[in-house]
Amino acid sequence: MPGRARPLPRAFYRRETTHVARELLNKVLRMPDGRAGRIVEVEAYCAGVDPAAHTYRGQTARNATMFGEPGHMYVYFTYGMHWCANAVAWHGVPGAGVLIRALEPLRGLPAMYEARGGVSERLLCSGPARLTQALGITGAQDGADLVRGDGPRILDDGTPPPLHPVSTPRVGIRVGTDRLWRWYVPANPHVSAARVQSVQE
DNA sequence: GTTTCGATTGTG
DNA sequence: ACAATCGAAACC
Repeated sequence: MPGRARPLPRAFYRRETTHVARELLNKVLRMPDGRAGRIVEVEAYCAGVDPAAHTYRGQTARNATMFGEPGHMYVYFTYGMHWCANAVAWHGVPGAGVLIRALEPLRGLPAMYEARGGVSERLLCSGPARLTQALGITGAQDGADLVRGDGPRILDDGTPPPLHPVSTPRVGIRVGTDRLWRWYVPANPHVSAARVQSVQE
């Protein structure tokens, strides 16, 4: 990691979700035990107008963190087995955040391999549920303060976001596919391979 | 109360 | 192409 990693200010997350998403590229997600990875792929889930967002139909027990303070982590459970992590980020209308979809592993790789069970480095953190498994993130960290907490933090190590991030539709959703709210670092090998979804009539 | 389905992944 | 696997959301 070039430079010394420093926390992002709370105000960083109090901006438009799509803007925060792009700015989160190349930031560092670091766990208390030292496991860390560079964020290379994100998706924005916006408030009010976004039918793909968990918060689209209002606040529930599951998504309550998204309606809380920006800069905290929203962790949800899906497909009966997977955890996914978001950075809460919104301005004005609450209930929005940024899904972290892939990391480039930086530190603590042995612990990541142990948690993931013998996969290649390219597959270690290249997917929203792969990276939570590699870092040990579960629902226990839902609501964690990414700015000031003792748990997971998002840090700036001086690496700027890419000047021209690649923009695509989001992965794994059936509504809101017209919005190009997925971004990734161009040519980074740790970006997840978005599968082609078969559409049945 | 009951049913459906998911911001996914690994395997065949 | 399909199963795994379970809680939240949706529906009645």
